[in-house]
Amino acid sequence: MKALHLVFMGTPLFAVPVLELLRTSRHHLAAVVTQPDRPRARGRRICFSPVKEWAVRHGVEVLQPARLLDDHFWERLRAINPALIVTAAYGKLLPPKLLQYPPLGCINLHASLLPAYRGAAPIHRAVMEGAARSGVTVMEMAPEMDAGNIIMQMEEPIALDDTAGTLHDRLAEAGARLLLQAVDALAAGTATSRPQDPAAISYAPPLRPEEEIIDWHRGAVSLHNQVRGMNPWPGAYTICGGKRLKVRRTALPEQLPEKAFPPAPPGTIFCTGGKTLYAATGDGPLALLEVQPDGKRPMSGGEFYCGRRFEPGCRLGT
RNA sequence: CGCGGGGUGGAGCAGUCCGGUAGCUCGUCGGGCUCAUAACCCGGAGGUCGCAGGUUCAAAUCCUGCCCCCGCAA
Repeated sequence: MKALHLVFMGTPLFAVPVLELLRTSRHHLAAVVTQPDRPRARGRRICFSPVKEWAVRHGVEVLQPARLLDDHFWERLRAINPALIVTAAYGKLLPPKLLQYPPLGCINLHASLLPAYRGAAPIHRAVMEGAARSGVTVMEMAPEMDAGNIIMQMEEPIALDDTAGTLHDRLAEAGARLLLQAVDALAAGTATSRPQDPAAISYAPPLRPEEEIIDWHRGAVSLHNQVRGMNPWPGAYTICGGKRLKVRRTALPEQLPEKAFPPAPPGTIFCTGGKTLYAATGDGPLALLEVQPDGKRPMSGGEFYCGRRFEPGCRLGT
């Protein structure tokens, strides 16, 4: 197997394990392409993307074209002359000119079992919908988003207490390994691919801000999925005392004594023994394990309850 | 200079506007009650009120500077 001269394109943390594996592989990582630095975070400071942070730390050349048809970018790309372009969550569609440029093409790592969950938020959507499994896919890139032929896939089960964050971390690691296998196969000339099944296509569009709001009329399972699907980012929230209250972690209570939880309107809160906070939903109580009031650090439901003088029957979401 | 909230016994909060006895819920320790409990009753310990300076007879509270934490937005 020969060593490939390659360029990597990516932006968020999800892409970093891939870089780490490529760096220690037989292949040569000539440069990384990532989104331009932008003002971010509190204070509007200019921040590097996680991929750029990694590249700077390891002395790898960084390209940050504002447009992928940019002349300076292409000048650099021709000089590097990569055999293959590898992408993972770059954040933009690649123009056909770029897709066709490398001799071995462009391949992409996607955090779902394509053709399911095409799009920007496959991890969040899978957890939010209560999926029992997801996975990672390496595919040939096509002009349409996440539509290319599948080279390799690996399934990953989703546990009932998984969050978008825990699943993200596992998929990033599994994806990195799978991607390296695919790169090796391409280098050896043994890679094969198959088209996606059009009948099985589903989409995972970016999360909309209104999806963060908790509607207590929904069922406990559905709300639990919403909360963990949005943990740690962007976070699901309700309104308490006119302010935002993030609900960071919940649990589906099992075998609750009847007497402690009489039927109550959705959003009504209970606290047992000053320890465990529950909220009534459309179909039963949901334990609020961790919450975060506006301007405060995350705390347990019990701690939150201690500091407030709640009237009996007080309801969230109003 | 993007907007905003906050730092008070171990935890979460009130008190700050209007300066004058350190308050509440929980935990903890000791005792009691109950068939029992995520229940209840009684009692105790535990606080340089983020740091430094200033004003004052007197500062958690007013003034100045600094440190730290967090939400929105990106």
